[in-house]
Amino acid sequence: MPAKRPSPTVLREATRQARSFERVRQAHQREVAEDYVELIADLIDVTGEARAVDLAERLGVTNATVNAALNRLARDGLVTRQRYRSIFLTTEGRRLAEESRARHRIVRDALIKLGVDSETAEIDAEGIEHHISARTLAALREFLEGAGTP
Amino acid sequence: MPAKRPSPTVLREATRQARSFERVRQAHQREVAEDYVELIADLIDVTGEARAVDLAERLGVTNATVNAALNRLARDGLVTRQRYRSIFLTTEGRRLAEESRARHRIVRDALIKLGVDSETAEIDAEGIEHHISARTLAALREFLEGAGTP
DNA sequence: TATAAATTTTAGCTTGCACTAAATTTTGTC
DNA sequence: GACAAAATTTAGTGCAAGCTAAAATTTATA
Ligand SMILES: [Mn+2]
Ligand SMILES: [Mn+2]
Ligand SMILES: [Mn+2]
Ligand SMILES: [Mn+2]
Repeated sequence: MPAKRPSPTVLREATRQARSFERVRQAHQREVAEDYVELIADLIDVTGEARAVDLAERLGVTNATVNAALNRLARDGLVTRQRYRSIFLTTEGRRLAEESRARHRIVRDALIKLGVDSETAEIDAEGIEHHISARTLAALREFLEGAGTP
Repeated sequence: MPAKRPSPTVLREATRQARSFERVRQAHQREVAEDYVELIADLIDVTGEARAVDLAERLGVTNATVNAALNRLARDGLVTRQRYRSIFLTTEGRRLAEESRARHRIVRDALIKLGVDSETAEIDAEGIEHHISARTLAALREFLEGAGTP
């Protein structure tokens, strides 16, 4: 097969594409942290405390998996823990939780406004939310501010 | 702290939420495969063949990473390979590539129609595309069919 | 207050996906 | 055709995130 030398245009397109994939990989690195702190904040608001067993149930994973994840979150300064006690968010953790929660709602509501049933919107939003840039978030906000469905 | 017994309503909400997270984890398992077959199909269309070195450049990872990923894709029946030769898609791989490509375009175009600049739309679509259910895809399609921006 | 149940933690295992460095093979050029 | 360059593959490493099974600790109950 002929190994044609790529034109400058194709080269630039390749690095542009590479940047997109790098962004996606970075989003994946933040993803677990965002879901955990959002869940922890919700549990604290609703039940008064966040226990590992409740996180495990809502995430659909085992206690051991949650424990390991919480160790990483503590290492990264998002939660504080005392052995055998429930979990607390640091200031930075609470900040990330608020931000994630707001974005989650906007994505879900935008999907609903686009005609997706709320059950499906909730499911899809759980994955989509981590890949929404500031610009896209702003666009969704504006879309939601526009006239509702008649 | 009081360990209040959760009400049935909270219990059902917990399993509903767990299902969302399970869906996201499943999407992540398909994600690499979808990106690779889509890229391979594009390279075959544009340059006539798909070489590992081109995949690596466009993905922003090393040759070794691409090689390992291709081994998994071959194991899963999405590509065929001969040692030191370029990569081919199986029928199933081509099917997945077409599907991924179509979904990618719809997500990107929907973002653009929502007012996102095309550069940002392309970046965000690369992550969002893997978390779009059939129902949401249908909603985006309808949204795109509606009247364009005046 | 003993004992049982629930919860948290630890230990050990697996897979995916990223890396570097080096070996192997193919491709291009003189 | 020899040699250099490019591409592919292998080997070895590390971390994230899932699992099961068992140990440690706390909480609830008889
Ligand atoms: Mn999420
Ligand atoms: Mn969320
Ligand atoms: Mn993608
Ligand atoms: Mn894509």
